[in-house]
Amino acid sequence: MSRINLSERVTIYDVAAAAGVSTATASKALNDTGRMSAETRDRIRRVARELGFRPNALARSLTRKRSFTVGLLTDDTYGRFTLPVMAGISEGLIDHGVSVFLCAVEDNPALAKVHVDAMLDKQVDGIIATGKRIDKPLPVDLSHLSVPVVYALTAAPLEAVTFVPDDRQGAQEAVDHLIAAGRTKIVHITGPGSFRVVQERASAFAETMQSAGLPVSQAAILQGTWSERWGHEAVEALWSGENHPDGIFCGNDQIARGVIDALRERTIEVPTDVSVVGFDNWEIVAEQTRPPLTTVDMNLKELGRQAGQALVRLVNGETVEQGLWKLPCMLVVRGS
Amino acid sequence: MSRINLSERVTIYDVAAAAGVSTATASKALNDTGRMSAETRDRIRRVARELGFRPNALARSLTRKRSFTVGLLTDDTYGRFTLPVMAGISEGLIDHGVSVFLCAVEDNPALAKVHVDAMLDKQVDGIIATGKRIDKPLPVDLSHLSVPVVYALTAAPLEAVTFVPDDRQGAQEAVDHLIAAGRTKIVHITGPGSFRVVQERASAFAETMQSAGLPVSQAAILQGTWSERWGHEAVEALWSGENHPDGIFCGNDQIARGVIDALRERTIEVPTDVSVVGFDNWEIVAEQTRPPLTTVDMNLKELGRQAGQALVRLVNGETVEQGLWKLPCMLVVRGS
DNA sequence: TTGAAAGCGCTAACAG
DNA sequence: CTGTTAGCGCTTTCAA
Repeated sequence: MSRINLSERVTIYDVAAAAGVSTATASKALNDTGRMSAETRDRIRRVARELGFRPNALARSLTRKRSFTVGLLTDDTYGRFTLPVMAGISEGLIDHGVSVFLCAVEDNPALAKVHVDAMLDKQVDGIIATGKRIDKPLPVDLSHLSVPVVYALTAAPLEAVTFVPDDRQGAQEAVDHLIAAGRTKIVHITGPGSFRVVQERASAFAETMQSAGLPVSQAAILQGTWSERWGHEAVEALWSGENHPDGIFCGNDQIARGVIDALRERTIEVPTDVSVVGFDNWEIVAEQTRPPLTTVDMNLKELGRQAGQALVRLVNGETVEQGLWKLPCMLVVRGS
Repeated sequence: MSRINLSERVTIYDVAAAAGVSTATASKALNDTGRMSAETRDRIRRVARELGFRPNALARSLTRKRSFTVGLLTDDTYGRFTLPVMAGISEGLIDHGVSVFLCAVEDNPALAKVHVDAMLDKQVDGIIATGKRIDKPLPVDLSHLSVPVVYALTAAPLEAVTFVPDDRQGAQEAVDHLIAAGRTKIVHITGPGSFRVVQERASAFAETMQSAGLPVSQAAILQGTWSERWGHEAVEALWSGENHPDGIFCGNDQIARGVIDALRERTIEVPTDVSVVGFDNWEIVAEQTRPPLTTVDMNLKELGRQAGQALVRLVNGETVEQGLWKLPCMLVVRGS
């Protein structure tokens, strides 16, 4: 059967006709399925290449019932955490030929629902939920969808597959670094206690100190806000008393920035008198402190990549162990 | 004709059968096309709703030759500019029912090509290119594609449709603000001259000064790097000579941060002795300076939204005026 | 006002 | 080894 193709786009019919075979054969040749003589296969492929044939993914998805497309939901439009995660997801998935629908939902449940419905209508093979806090869920329930869901850097149901940075391990590396530098009077200046990461990092701090046989007094953990200002205030408080610390582990880089500035204002030398370690490796902050900040990197891009790959496995029907996957952080040593 | 649907998904056949009409009628009823009795239309719609019918967008796209999907290409995986632009695009397009494919391409031409091909295979209706610098193109040529392309915050061919912030206007607002505050000895501390935004902001600075009848000496424009350090250095240089400025317009917020810190270290009061204005409204910087920074916001989200809407218009066959669309910036007045 | 039928471009049984 | 055929789920003439 012949059929006339008026559109500029070359279809598998064109290839089949030009190669003198049926579309079925052409399809098999191009997908490396079925069996046929190597000669035929090669010829069809050559013809396809010459014609510049590109299969219409829509048509293919329709029959295969697989769109090679996933949805990415995020509630974070300004934060610095999401972009690396998204980039990692995108990078990790393109290798599998899967594309990513980006959906920014803010904290708007209605908008989130619209996006999820749109994704489902477009037959995404799965969904990745990502956000800015590991203890706050997205404003939409994804737990009873017809497609698999993977969570990254956002709160998730217990039985879900979730990827987060290993805050404990990161904090431990930071403290170990301080200890290895000969520091013994170490304090932890961190953010609001309502954040789970604050609790995790703080308890890892305490445990690491204890297992190194170092004292950790009640006053060694100072909770405040995620701000430079709080770094300043904390230093002021610490140095207004006796017994100044010689090592400070900060809950994030902004606090560390405030701490370092405050120390300099007091002409306390970093790292000679006091060593400082941050958390996040937010380069814009960490590289601008004087001296540059030693800090913990959460490997967010890698986290995104793994989330993407886990989703692909789920979509392929492979099993992925449920629960919280804690991915290792990495200490980045600079001058502080 | 009847047909059995074993999949969980309800199709238009199910709706048609349940409503006792043909699929053609069902389709028309649901898409508000064709003519039929209001009663029939309502009944079909009600049945569809009861059954939870959601049309398969893939199948629809195949016949309509329109996927309601666009590709978003970016070379910026860490910067702060891209995320708001992307969020704006996503937000502006979901209203039209169009979804966005996110593609992070770094500076990798091969990767970029892979992504563009994948998007085309998936029959995107159009492509938006975005990046971190208005004077650097993405590592892939998009000028001869079969679908329309819109550029936002990245370098583009002359005849393209491109959206960028109006740097001149933004700079002018900043300088006008300084002048309105009674400042007369104003300098501009900015980034590397190789950036087009540096040139634009600098020339707008000079022009605004001149039209206000204020002197702008050769030494009034100081180019350096986009860093706090440079802000410090510039202040040092300025205050090592005579004739200190009473107003400083900085090329970005980081420089402004350095400037403000340096001024405080010299016990020069901001804004009493010197007013400072930044550029970018990067909240994490602008809200942390002491006092908080008055700065120029580029309205990036709105820029993204407009880019998305322009693309939709192009896809719909409407015309969009070619060339550079400069979108207004907005001065955010804080304490500096 | 409604429906039958022909596709959109591709894949996958099943025959030959 | 290759081709015929029947869909995937939806839209859209065209005829009734």
